[in-house]
Amino acid sequence: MDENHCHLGHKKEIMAVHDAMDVLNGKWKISIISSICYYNKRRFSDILNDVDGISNKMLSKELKELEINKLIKRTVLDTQPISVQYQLTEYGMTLQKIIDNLTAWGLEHRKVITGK
Amino acid sequence: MDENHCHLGHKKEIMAVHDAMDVLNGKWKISIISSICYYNKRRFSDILNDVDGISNKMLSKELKELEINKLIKRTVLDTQPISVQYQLTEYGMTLQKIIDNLTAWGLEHRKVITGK
DNA sequence: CCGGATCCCTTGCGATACTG
DNA sequence: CAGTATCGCAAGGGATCCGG
Repeated sequence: MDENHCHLGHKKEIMAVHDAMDVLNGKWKISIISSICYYNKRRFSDILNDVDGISNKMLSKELKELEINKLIKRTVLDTQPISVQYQLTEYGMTLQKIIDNLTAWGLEHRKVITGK
Repeated sequence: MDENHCHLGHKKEIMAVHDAMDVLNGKWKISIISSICYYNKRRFSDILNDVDGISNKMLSKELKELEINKLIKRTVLDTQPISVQYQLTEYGMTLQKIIDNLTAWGLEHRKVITGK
């Protein structure tokens, strides 16, 4: 793209990044998505275990927000007692590349902050 | 990798994602990085303009945190009056792929929420 | 121009306890 | 098991003013 045509600079891109982060805000949201993403299907208590330090209140709240944003799908299983299964929607799966990159970066970053 | 060897499941990866987000937390941090990233070099007032809605207080605060984490470098220019230039460190540049993915996703997401 | 300091309201979110 | 309800502190963050 020709820079001379860029009247607004990169404002559009910067706003796009902000839009993305709006959906992924909250202390735990990305970790939750990762958990569901890595396991494909995941139950409430499983995620509670996957994500270190999260409380059931926060998990419930952020799951609900993710569902509203159509990133995950909630299914009540007819077991005894009931269990609830979460999985990514097709739309949610478009986040996979971001998750992968964040994982890779996070692994490297841990080396940097501990290894030095 | 063989799943049978995965005693801890994907906990390591999920923690890595969380680590990454720890550095990038805050309402504005990723937008700030994007601004600096897209322009290569960027001054305080420029970023203030790029990132819609941010206050100078928040910008100052989050820039400082990013500098502490070695993601950006601060340079005072000897102009009159002084100006301050920010740029990504080499380490900060390793975030570029993530920024690009977030931008792409955000642009698509905006279509989804407005276009439907 | 680049911030720091102050004031003050709002939100996040942890702890705990309780329900179907 | 999968949540909800309530409390309460701490942090987030906007507005405004000030100083180098």
